[in-house]
Amino acid sequence: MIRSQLKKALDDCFDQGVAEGLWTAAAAEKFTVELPKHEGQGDFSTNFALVLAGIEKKNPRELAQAIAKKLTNHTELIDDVEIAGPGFVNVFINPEVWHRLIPEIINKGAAFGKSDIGCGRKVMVEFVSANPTGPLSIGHGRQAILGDSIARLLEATGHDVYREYYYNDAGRQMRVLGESTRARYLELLGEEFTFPEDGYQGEYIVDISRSLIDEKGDSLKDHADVTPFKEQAERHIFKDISSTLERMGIIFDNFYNEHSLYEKGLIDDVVAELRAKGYVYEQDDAVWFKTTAFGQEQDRVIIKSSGEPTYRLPDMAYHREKFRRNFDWLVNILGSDHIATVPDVLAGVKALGYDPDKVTVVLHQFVTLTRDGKQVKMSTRKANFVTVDELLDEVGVDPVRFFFMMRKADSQMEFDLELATKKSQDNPVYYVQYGHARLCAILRQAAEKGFAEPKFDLAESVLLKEPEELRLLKAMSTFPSSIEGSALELAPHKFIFYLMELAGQLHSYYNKHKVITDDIPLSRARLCMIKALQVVLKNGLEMVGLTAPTSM
RNA sequence: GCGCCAGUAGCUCAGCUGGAUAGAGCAACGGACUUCUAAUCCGUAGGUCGCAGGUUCGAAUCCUGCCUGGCGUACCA
Repeated sequence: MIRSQLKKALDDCFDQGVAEGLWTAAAAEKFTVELPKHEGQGDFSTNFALVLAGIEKKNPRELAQAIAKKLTNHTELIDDVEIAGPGFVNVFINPEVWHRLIPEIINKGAAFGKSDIGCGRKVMVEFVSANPTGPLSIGHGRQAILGDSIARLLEATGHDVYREYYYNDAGRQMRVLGESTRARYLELLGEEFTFPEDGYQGEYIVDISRSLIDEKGDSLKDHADVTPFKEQAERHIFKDISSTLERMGIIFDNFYNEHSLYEKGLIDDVVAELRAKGYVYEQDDAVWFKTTAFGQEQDRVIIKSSGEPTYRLPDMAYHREKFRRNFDWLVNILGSDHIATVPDVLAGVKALGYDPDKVTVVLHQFVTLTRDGKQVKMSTRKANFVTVDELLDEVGVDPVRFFFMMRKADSQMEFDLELATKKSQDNPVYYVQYGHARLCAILRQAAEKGFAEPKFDLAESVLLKEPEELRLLKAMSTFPSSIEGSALELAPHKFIFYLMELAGQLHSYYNKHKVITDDIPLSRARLCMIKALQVVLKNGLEMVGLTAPTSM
């Protein structure tokens, strides 16, 4: 927010320069205000002169002189301006500007950091969407946390967020699941059985079969239809998945069953509509969708010669329903193995008359699991995977959330089981949480020593002049824009890095300066800042679904 | 073959809509608890930013080519 004040001041100076004929308006909106990387380069820096020099063919240092002179007039905001390097203009902010942040943060409390830039836009975040064939694996865990934290960041920035889980309980996979369950059922009863060749081998199937025996005895042993086995498995697995999600603090607004699209005739509708628009044709007994009309290399089958639709068709119908349900923005979180579906669905959306630009796909790469330094191959079928539940048991909810959030979605990540389990103390989540706990300890201590509730006093706050203090205040000032940036880019890891940076500055400060001392006015001023910082850390942690412990 | 993602310190990763001297954590080494919580801090060491060209005042970042890994490239989902 201070940055945008500065940008405004800079724009004013730019306009003045245009009016005075120092330069033309050609460079408007091309220059930026940045945070310098190194100490001593000001609180902010602008490339104004460098950008202008390129366009106006003038000497950058001279342009920098001119703009610097104008900027120094803004004394309420700016303390000092200097020119450096090839023509950077470094701006030193009036410390009072930082000090005034403190009451603002304290007064806003839990609302500090929230914004309404989303303008109440209705956004659906679709994620997890795992079919109920087994417990959630680590890969699903990544997606669950990624989707949920994106949803939370969007909520914090004024979006009207709806979390949806899309699943398919029909199809081949589920049939195999039912057959696997039946095989185990017969095995448990001591009957003859044949396990499906590509069946699900996890131990959970045995548990499900056992529950079926508890409920129905051996009455199903001659049952030809696989349905009761499939339904029992689905019920159990969904119960499992739901409780895993709940443990992680993830609550969906809706579970959308693919099958309902068939029941409502929406699949046929889509085919009819595409056919009417001339995007569909028959060949080799199959029905094809002309994806080449939307820039793709080849057309795609939407109904197989067997009469069964391919995954593309219900996906298109589902997305049409999303649009019909009046969402303004559709965010889909997908694993990279689903990348091929994206262009097809977007082509379908376009063909059906909706705007594909309203769909944003966040692809995340795989999680590779290592144990004893060796990679573990994961497969639901083979059941040699680690489930999210197991992970939660070992390391706890906060570290699991944090760990998945701190990696950007589109790079493969390595999940070192040894590190996550044995050395959970080293998990950076504690670094941030410990910071919050420390702040709470200071505030408790202050109360015990008779300090009143921190109350801001501008006259006292000028005592906050240590570089570490100004740096902390500066970091706090970027909290709202960090959330906004992270939310709009759908990149939770950026916000996590902000939190770690902020916590790091706090820990340094803590070790160097004592808050509560015999100097009462200074202590009061510092306590105000500590209170503000505690608000920021608490808001930050809770905004992405982490707890903010008051002691550790 | 084609498409997408990635290749940055010993390891795990940030930085990538061009900016000044490329960062953090872990591991290594050396320090700091009579002190508001040492789950912390301070310091040292560690780099041809995969390779080669190009674009320009300026490239880890943009463009081209190549190399390596992952995922796709189904009438599987």
